[in-house]
Order: sequence, then C-alpha cells, then structure tokens
Amino acid sequence: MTDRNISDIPQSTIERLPQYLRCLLELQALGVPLVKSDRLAGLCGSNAAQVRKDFSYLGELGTRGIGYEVSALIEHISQILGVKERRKVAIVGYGKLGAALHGYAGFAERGFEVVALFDVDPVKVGREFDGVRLYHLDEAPRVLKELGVEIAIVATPARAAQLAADAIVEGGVKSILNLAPTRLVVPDDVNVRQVCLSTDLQILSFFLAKQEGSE
Amino acid sequence: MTDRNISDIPQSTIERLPQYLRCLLELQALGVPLVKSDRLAGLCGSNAAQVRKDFSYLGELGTRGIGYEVSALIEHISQILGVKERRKVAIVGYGKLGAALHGYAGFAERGFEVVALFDVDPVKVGREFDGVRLYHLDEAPRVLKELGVEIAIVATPARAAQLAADAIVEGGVKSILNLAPTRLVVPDDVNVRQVCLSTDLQILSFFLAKQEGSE
DNA sequence: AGGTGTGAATATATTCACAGCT
DNA sequence: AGCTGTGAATATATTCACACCT
Repeated sequence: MTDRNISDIPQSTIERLPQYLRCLLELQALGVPLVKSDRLAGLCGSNAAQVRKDFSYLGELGTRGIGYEVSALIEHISQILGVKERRKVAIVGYGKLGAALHGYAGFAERGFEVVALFDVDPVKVGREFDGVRLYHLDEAPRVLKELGVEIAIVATPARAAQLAADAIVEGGVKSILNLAPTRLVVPDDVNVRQVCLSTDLQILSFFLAKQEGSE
Repeated sequence: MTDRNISDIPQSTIERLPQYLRCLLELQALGVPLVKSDRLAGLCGSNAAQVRKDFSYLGELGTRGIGYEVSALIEHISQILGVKERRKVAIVGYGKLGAALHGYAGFAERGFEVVALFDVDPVKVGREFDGVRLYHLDEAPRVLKELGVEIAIVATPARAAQLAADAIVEGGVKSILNLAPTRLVVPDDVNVRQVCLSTDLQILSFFLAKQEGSE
C-alpha cells in the first residue's frame, strides 16, 4: 500500500473500525500489549485475512513475525475515526427513547457528549435533564450553532422526523443519526445514518420464515 | 429469472425489503394503486434499476409499460419477510432502553408482539409492565419455550449480554437483536443482528474528521 | 410510447496464497 | 519459523442498456 489516503479506505473497512477499536480497548484494559491478526479476528467475529487487509489500508501498522502493537492500533484507529477529541451531540425528540439514549453511558465513554436536548412538548421545554437543557425545536438552528454541535440524534416519531431534520440542517449540523423509521431528505453534504429496529426485526423474521419453509 | 427460490435472494436485497414495504404501505394509505420503479426509488432513496432488480428476484411482479400493483407487492414482500403472521418477541434487560423499546409503537404496527420481559433486578421481577409480565432471567429458558417466543431483543449492559444470550439460546430462540455493544457468541443456527449506536456515531465522526481534514 | 425484466459491464468486497520482513 | 502485507482470484453488489411485453 503505497501513497495511502484516508479517502481510499473502503466503506466496508470504515464500518468495521469501531468494532476493532472496541476489542482493542478491551485487550488494552487486560494489559495485552501485542495482538496477532487471528486473535483479533476471533474477538471481532471476523477472520485474519480481513483484519490484515483492513489494517493495511491504514498503513503498515504491524511487524512481520510479531503482530500489532495494541496501543499503536488504538491511536491510529482513533485518529482515523476522529474520536480523539470530544464530539458534541444533541438529541432531538425527548420521549422515552431520547431519554434512554441520554442516559446511555456508552456515548460518554466513547467521547460523545450530549450538550443539548430538543422537543416540542411545552412541559419539557426550558427544563434541565441530567444537567442538560431542553430547548424548543424552533430554537435548534440558533442553539446548535452557538454550542457547536456536530452530530444530532433524531429520536422523534416518524411524522416529526423531517421537521426535526430541517431544523438540524439549518443549525449547520452535518451528521445525523436517525432513529425514526422514515427516510430523511437532506442536502448532499449532510451525512445520515439510519437505524431502524423494526427493519432489523423484519430481517430476522425473514430468516425465521426461511427456516420454517425448509422444514 | 427462471426457477426462483427464496434462498437465491441476495442479502443486500433482503436488507432493502423492509424499506420497500414501509414505502409501499405509505402509498397504499394514500390510496395509490400502482407505482413505477422510479417513483418508488425516489421514496426509498434508491434508484429505478435497483428497485427493478430487487423485485425481479421475487418474481415477475410488474407489468411492462404500466408498473407495479402496490397491494400485490405488499402481499409478496410480507410473505417473503414472514411478517404476515404475528411474531412473539421478548425483551431481555429492562432498563431505560428496554422500557423505551417496549413502548415503541412501531413494533406492534409491524406485527411484533412483546409477550415477555426479563431482568435480574428483584424490584422489577414479578411485576407487570403495560400488561406484560417481567420474569427473572433464570426463568428465560422455560418461559421462552412455553410462550413460543421467536425473537429476543437484548437490551442489557454489555457485561450481561452474553449471559442473556445464553439463556435465550437455551430457550430455543433462533433470532436475537442485540443492542448491547458487545459481540455475542451463539450456535451457528442462531441469527444475531447487532445494533450499536456508538458504532454509528463513530462512523459519522469519521466523515466529520474527513471533512475537517480537507479544509 | 412507456416501463419492466435481465444479461452484460462495472464496481466493491472478501478470501486466498505466498512473498517479504523480523 | 512466524506473521504481516498485498497482489490475484473469487464472490457479491450495483449500474447500464436494451430486448421485450402491454
């Protein structure tokens, strides 16, 4: 791999980097200084060739005959993923799901800091939850800019999600994690990741139906 | 497409079917009887060729020069996904996230019925939540079998997830949706779908870092 | 004419297999 | 001897382009 560039990293590799990072942090916590591709593959549910190929896109990080230095890999992957500095996150839609996400410790551990909440319910607007203020959605464009929010999580009902997305985009946020079961229409320079639990259940259902059919 | 078989449907197509189904149900609700591939593609954020190719794996469902009959497509996709009959679901781990999922209307709308809850907290065990009984995790193998649960959702902390998965597998459940940020080790015939919100945030972070780097 | 169905072409991803370091 | 790094081979997915049907 000569002349490597962050833009040359395949999408499929990018999607596996957080997984590798998690396993590497676990190894580091156990005091393991070195890891070989086959061991890491075992931890990630992948295979050794895949691991080496993926890492080869990041540079020549290993040592032949020895393996990879855990701390060097963590450093490098964190760098690529841009998770070395903290990222400010807002949650839009503060129902049960939004509130559950706010309480989710995994975000903070990985450097994602919830700095603002938004909803349209007058009972909630103006209050603080766990030290974070909840604003009316109408204020989102201004507040998101002022606080320098980089990522917004949409946890509204489906019918309200596009309205939420519009306010988020107006607030200059370029990354959206959408938990509402609907497609968001946003400008090209805004990145949306869609998480739909019903979709996943339906895919599981497909495999159930297939098994039933073959019996 | 001669001699088509459910097993010949590519994985990537399967993963798009729930998306198509959602859009088609919306069209049906609007009273639209026919849809062309380009219109449906617009609704799904896909493209016409992809839509036609995907549907071609299901059979010759359209009419040349006309388009696709919405109700026939819904019927066919529901059949393939196995979502025509109701599916019994259990939620394992009843903290904020588990409770939020229980209240999520989208599951019921799509035919997924939450019939049991599990946790290890003695304060919760034995109570009913929204008409559904919460059992101790130890009872899961028995209860899952008795109720005929087909899909389990793991919403425990990461460290408890494998224990939960073991109990679920012992209960004969073949499909698991894992929301805990850890890999589950299960037998080959058990299907796991992993949803990790931190992972998605990190992938969004990658694109932010890339944009920052190019400025 | 208009839109589907699908082979062929292209692009992307995974796996193999072995050269090249340590 | 052992493990990485990577071209080559294979598999999977997407897009193109047009024959084919209504």
